[in-house]
Amino acid sequence: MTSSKRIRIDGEKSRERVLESAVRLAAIEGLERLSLSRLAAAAGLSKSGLFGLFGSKEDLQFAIIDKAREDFTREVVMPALAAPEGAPRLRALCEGYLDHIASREWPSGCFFASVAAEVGGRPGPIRDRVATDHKQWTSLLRQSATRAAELGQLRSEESPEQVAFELGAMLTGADIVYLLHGDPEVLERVRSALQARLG
Amino acid sequence: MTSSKRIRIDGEKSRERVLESAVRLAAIEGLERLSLSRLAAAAGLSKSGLFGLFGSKEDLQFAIIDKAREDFTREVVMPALAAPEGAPRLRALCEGYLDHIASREWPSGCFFASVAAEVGGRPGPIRDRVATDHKQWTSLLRQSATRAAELGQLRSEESPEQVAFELGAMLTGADIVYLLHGDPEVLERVRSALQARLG
DNA sequence: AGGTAGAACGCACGATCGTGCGCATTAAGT
DNA sequence: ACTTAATGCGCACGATCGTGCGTTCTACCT
Repeated sequence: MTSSKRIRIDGEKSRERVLESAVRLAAIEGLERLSLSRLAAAAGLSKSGLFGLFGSKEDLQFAIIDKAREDFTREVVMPALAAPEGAPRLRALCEGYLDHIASREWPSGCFFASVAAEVGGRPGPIRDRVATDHKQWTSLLRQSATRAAELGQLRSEESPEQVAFELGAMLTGADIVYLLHGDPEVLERVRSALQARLG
Repeated sequence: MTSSKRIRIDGEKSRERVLESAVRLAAIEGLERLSLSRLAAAAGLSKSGLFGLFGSKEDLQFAIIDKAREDFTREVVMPALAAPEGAPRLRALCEGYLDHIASREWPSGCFFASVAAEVGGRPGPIRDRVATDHKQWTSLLRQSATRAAELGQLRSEESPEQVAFELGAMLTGADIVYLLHGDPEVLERVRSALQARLG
């Protein structure tokens, strides 16, 4: 029932190549400001070819979000899941996010922070998708914090939910501030906050 | 030397009326996505009339930022400056920001958080202006936290700079999360964070 | 009171936007 | 091998973008 569309490997290759440029471009320009012409030029194919590859701009935007989620999972979440659960994992998640922000491979910060600010005020399917993905990220932080509390690894007197919220909000805020000023002090500030809570 | 342009009060009235719609619209659509036609329609004048009133779109954007700064100063900063310096003022700044976020008058969150995320990745005069305004806000938080520390009002063991950073980043992060999910729990979480630091 | 210039308009321009159509090519299913 | 449909292209469409021009009106200055 999953839409009986025949898929060709060359098309899949092209889609992948487009999405690699698209996630980076969308983090800078925004999901809606990103135009098919510019993206097509960046990916090295024609505008109509790109359009036909995704069907509509909204479908392209969904694909971009999915790809960004893949990247984020690979670069931040998966490495952290290799760490022991509890405090080490929570720390690894935050450190991974900070590295992700500061990485020269991603010169425009966290895709989801940018896009969340962009579409947060405009209800619709795109915002819902972004909200769902963001919820899973905060849920991951909360689970790790809760486990850390169970293991007695939380230095803070606050509840694990509170710790998870503070760290998550701080990471998002730090991403935007770092994007705006490029001051690496904000990364160190978040690390200090981590240290104070996890030792 | 301040550009000897004769100013007429009816024009000033119109500019004010335009900017009132513009700040709200720009917080939703973004500074660049906001189009002259839509803004003109919202403010009740013609597109060319609006254009001539500001000279160019970039000048309009600067005017919007200035107006947003005025609003923020009036609604958040000024009331907090009425509070005694130190911890009460720092608390008032944060509470004022939270009220500002949740206010139904501003259904799309903090203007500067949205715009910072929008233009943070794109160097230029607009980003510089936003960065300058944001620096003053964080500076205000830091000064209040430092004064609170001098008065022995800081419950936290962290440095006042660290407290100011954490609160500022948390406020920005909370704005985006609240915008994305509309969950008032995030406001309470920030208030808990405040309580833990200021008692 | 008269002259100057800003305010506000309608209109039109070039550019760019997302989208649709038709056609050639070619990878994949029978 | 033959058929089918996805790929990828060029082109053109209607819409919308920011901007400029010309004009009328009127608030302001001397």
